[in-house]
Amino acid sequence: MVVLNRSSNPTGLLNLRRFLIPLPVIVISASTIRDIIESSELKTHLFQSYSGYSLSPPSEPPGKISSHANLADNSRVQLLHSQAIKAGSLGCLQVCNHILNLYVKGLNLGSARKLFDEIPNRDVRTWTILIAGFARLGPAGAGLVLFTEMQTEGIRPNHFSLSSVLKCCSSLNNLRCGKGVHGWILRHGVVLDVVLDNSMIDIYVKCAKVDYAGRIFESVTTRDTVSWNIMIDGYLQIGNTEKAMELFRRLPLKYVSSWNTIIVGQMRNGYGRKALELLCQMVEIGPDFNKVTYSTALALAASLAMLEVGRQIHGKLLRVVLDYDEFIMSSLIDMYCKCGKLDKAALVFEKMPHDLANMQNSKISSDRIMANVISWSSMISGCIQNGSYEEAIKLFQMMIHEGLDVDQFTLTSIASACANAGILYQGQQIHAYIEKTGHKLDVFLGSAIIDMYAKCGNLDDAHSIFFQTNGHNVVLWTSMISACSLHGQGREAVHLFEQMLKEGISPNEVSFVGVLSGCSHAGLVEEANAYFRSMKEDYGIVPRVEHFTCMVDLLGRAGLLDEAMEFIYSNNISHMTAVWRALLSACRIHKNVQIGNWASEQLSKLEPFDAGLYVLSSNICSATHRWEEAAEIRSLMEERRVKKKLGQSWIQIKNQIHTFTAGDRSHPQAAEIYCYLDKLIGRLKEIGYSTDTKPVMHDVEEEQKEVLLAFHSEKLAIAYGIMNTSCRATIRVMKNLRVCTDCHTFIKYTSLAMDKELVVRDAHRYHHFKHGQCSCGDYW
DNA sequence: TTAGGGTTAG
Repeated sequence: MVVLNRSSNPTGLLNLRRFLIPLPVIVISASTIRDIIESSELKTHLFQSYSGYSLSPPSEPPGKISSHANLADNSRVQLLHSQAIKAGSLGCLQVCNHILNLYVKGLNLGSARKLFDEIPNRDVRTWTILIAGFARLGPAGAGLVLFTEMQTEGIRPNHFSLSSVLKCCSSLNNLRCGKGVHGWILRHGVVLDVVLDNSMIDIYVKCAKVDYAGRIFESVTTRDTVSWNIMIDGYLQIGNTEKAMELFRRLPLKYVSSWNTIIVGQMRNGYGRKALELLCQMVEIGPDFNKVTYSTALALAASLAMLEVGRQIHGKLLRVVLDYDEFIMSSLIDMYCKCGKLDKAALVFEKMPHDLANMQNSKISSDRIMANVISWSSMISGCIQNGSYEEAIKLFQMMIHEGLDVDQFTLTSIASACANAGILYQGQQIHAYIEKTGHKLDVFLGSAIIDMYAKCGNLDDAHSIFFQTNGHNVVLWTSMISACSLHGQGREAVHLFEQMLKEGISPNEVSFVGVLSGCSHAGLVEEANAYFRSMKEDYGIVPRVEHFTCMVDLLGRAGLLDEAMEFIYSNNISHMTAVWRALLSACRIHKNVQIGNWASEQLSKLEPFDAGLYVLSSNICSATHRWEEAAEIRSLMEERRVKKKLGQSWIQIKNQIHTFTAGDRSHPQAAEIYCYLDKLIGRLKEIGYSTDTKPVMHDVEEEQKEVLLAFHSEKLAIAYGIMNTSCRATIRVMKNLRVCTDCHTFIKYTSLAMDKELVVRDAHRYHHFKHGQCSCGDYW
């Protein structure tokens, strides 16, 4: 028999493990196992779970106690379990309950359930431990089933099982079951305590019966800060700020959690300024900040993009030595990312421990590991917000390499990165990962994947995700509507918009951008006018520059250039550069020099250093052979040091991205590409293709212009694509600028000559080339 | 009881 000396076990679990491993053959009795539990840190976890009942609750809890045990405990618990089996100690219900509780605390509900089923003489504690586990970790429905089974077995629930089952009802928003439990409590004359009262208030708040919850709240004899906070938050959730503030003011100013509740609630409801005012009041008259306050304050600074406030909070954290805390660090990272300071965020991120194996070995709690995951997620979305898509994808790959769990949040961000970078292969990998790991397609993830497929050129896949996603909200519908518009499927976009209205979902401002741009692509002028009116009159949405630009684009595309001018002036939007740019673009296509000049004049007043303006204007000059004017524009550009954005195209072949710029010879296969392109152009000329020299800004010899045009980046990418894929494969090319008219014609002829489908995403939209035609109808 | 990461346009 081995007796553990408490004084020789200062490090608890470590000694326990050392103690247990070398002694597999020694028979340990149930009382020894109890000793082990009593003398180890495991007892602390056990004690914490019942602290609500074994101790009277303090009026203000000292702070959040980690709700989960160490992940590293799981192996120890399993070891303890197998030792208990060998020792024949599982006949002792107390031992079984202890081990069961440890499994639940270690988040191992599978093993807990298995052990539970093997316990023959379960008492109320056995049932309660598992119900509480399901209440906290889910699935909450299983907690409800267990509660019913417990009663069928004739076991009377105690306070803990009642509050746990109420928590299950609350997380399921199941008012009917909640009322049932409430009724049972009343019928059986259970003497209520503050925890049970709070559980009942909570279920009614969660099920939107806030006034009824308020009546219970006012009638109970004892309230703690939890009771007040549940009610304050309840009123905030239904938008009753006055009532929430009234309750808050009835409280003494010393309760930090109540300050946190009211500040968080105001922020969540979009009252950032009020939240900031309260935070300032808290500094002056309230209690000291706790971790939640700091975290909230950072989130507030982030949402208001107040970098200076964020910096000051960071300074304060350094002084109170809280800057090392993972929760706080993840908030700091997010604040810096949202304020556009990716480098500062990266500095904080690098200070965090990121090695999962080390984290587990050093007994970091699962909450802290979660904080670590959040910081990765923040860093990834920060990269995306700042346009560093490839960096975001690299971080994601590192995250998987580190063995960290990737959740819905991170997947959503990374899908968005793939969408914006146009990396179909990586996006498909994400989709496969979601299917493999069984993640649900919620509206966030669904919308991001729809957008990814749409922006990577696969409209059909976007459609199928739309149908697979659970729950259709306005963003999901809008993603699909915008996807159709992006691909020139205007009528389908309008159809979806109408379907959304029939489903009773109100469009938002983005939905209108989607449907208006769809109308533009399909030439639906009347419909667009009606939607534009409806947006203002029926939905009270004030049109923004995006909506105005869609309308000018629509009128311009339809050739109604005078009407477009009239629209700009009658809506008082002549100060918006985007609308003039849309009009200028229309003038180029319809070769209207007069209005084009007017538009470029207005645009140059507003944005004298915009390269796009000079390019568009000079293209109009080139189109009408006014070379001198084109030259003037060129010298003006040089004089004003306006730089044209470098055109870049890229194509993915066998998981590799190949990027090309105009006239680029840096690719290892450059010689073959140019040779192939020469031959291809020769072949296209045989079937009627002639180089369109208008888009070139320079007044040079025709032959030389041809050479310049031949080497545009999209042509190089397409030639490379055809050379390196099978004859049936669709070629997908991305470009950072709009496709020029010559390249557009070139691709149309290529699709005809090669009998190939080519999909090109330019800065504005998608072009699907097939049988010599383009889905944009030659307007882009 | 309160915190912290996510989607659609431009």
